[in-house]
Amino acid sequence: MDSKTRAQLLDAAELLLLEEGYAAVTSRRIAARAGLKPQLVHYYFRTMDDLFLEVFRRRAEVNVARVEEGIATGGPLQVLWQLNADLEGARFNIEFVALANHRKAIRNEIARYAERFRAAQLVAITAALDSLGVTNDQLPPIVALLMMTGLTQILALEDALGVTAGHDTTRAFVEQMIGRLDPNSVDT
Amino acid sequence: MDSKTRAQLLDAAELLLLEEGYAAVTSRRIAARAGLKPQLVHYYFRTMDDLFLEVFRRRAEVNVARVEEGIATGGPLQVLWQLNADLEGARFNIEFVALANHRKAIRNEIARYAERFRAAQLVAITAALDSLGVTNDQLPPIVALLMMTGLTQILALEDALGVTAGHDTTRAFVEQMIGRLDPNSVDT
DNA sequence: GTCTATAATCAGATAGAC
DNA sequence: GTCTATCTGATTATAGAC
Repeated sequence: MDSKTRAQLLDAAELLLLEEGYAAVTSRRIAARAGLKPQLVHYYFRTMDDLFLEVFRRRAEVNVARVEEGIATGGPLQVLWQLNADLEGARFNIEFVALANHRKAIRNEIARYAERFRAAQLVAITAALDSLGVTNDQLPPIVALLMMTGLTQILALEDALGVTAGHDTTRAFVEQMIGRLDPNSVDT
Repeated sequence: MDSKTRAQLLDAAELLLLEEGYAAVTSRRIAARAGLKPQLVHYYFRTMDDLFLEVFRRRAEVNVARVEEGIATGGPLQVLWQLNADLEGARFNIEFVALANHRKAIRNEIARYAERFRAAQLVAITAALDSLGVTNDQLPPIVALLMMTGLTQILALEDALGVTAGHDTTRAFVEQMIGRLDPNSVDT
């Protein structure tokens, strides 16, 4: 069965990761947060890497599904923007990329996911730009996608630092632009 | 005097940071890399935070100076792009932001630097867009700057993961665009 | 199947030797 | 001023109790 204890540990790990960064995610602190004994971490997850991977996969699945559903739901550009503009999600990504930088097993998993996520988003943005009459010469879909993703990453990164000058202006600008381009989009 | 040993430790720390991420930067590993004893780290730097800050400052000073010099030197857009497009520099930033996420003293220092760096870049890009006749309504300078920075960060981030699909296309696109806009720029 | 006691390792930091 | 021996505590992981 899917143990309740196991889920508690995963939840605690995810919270710690977002609040204090991956280096704070130790078996002791996870357990303390969940009100459990540290050794339980190693009962439910063989190594800390296994735990990190499970935390990552839970989110990754949700994100890929959201993009794939989102394509049909609303204005595709807006859906992609809002998905990327999720600050929590972006911080989550940053932590895992930093973590991946020195853990091989995790790097491979994240790279595979990043490619899957990228492909799903690319389909959506390619269709959107195409239907708007934007040619590949004017703005290749991959460039638009990387710009959007990059923009949201930097906003999240700076936000975490407490540096937010120009952020509102930037969000407003992008949302206004998307509003003009996406026919069936609505203000939030 | 500026001890040679001290400089060796800083160099080793910076290398470790870039190659294996900030979590690999421990007193033991720094010393091993420099061929010195771990305790020397604590002789030359009171705490590990002090060491991290010193590593950070060395680079930060260079970067700010480069922007300020760069404004006058060549096409401002191109100068800013090349500075941001430096993969090593971007990875350096990512590591420090992740580190800052759970070390207060470091966060403050990085935030102050980020603001200083941002201001210097903003002066340059504002002048550039202005001289090109781009109005604030068409593209606010801060948006252009965040887009450029975000783009380079995501390129560096993905590159570290081994995910590079679309990167060449994107770099070529941006450089071509800058080439058209910046009158006195040259191909690399 | 669930959890605990304990080992083995490694971290940052300090007090003190040269 | 330069470096080392050593302390204290934290971390991952395993072997074994219930």
